[in-house]
Amino acid sequence: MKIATYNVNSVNARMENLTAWLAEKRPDIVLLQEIKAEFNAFPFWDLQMAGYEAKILGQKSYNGVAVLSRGKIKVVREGLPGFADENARYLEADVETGEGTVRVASIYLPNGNPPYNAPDDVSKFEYKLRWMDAFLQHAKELLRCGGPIILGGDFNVIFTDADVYNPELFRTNALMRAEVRARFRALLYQGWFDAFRTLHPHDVGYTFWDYSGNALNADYGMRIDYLLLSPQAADGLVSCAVDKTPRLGVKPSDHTALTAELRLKDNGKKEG
DNA sequence: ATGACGGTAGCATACCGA
Repeated sequence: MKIATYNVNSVNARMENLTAWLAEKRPDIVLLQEIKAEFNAFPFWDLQMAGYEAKILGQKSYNGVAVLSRGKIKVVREGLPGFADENARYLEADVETGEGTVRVASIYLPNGNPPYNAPDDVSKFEYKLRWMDAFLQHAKELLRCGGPIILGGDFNVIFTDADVYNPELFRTNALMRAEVRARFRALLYQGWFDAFRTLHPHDVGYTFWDYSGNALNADYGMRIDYLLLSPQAADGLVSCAVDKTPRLGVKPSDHTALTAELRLKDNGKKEG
């Protein structure tokens, strides 16, 4: 089965881009971020016509996450447990695939940088760290359940200097700060596998290029979108690649899709 | 890259993003 994560930067502004990509690549499961739409404004019908059921945690103007699937979706959790969040950033669900049920979460982690007009305001950075702490706590609980789990989304983390075109420009940026990297590292130490990095230790793997200037042409990008796999999901990992076609397509998002292919083993059945 | 660029709300311009 094929799963992808894609920060669409407004689902309604991206429908032509998104449906063209879905028709071409036909992923089984898609995790969307920054849908920027509440329930009544979400294009459920058009996605149904494209072959996908959708469950969303919507929000007007900002944030908002969704799970799309060709099979049935059962929402497990809206928002992180024990964390009062005014923003729609976390949606967890069980999804039926031809290879059994898989637990997924669509994640839009806070950016954490101060607003341009208040460069000394640390409240957004503190919110990011608190969000990550709550996420780490929940991720640990998820691993205790066992089974194939995929945490995917826009993590707003540049984990290593190799994950950005010029690390010196972002040394103090909230995407790269030591506190953020330490928390992401702690997540991996829990036992999650960074699908792209596991299979491609030395490849670039950017998933975001700024809209402005020649960022895309010059390949001034960053790797901030991830698919994290539980051990049982990682056991079935076949491939993982950045799919640049949405970023090169009509009216693109500033992010592109990250796709992984997994062969999930159904524990109840014999292999063969 | 103390910019430019796109999206949303809502109708001019402010806020947000990475």
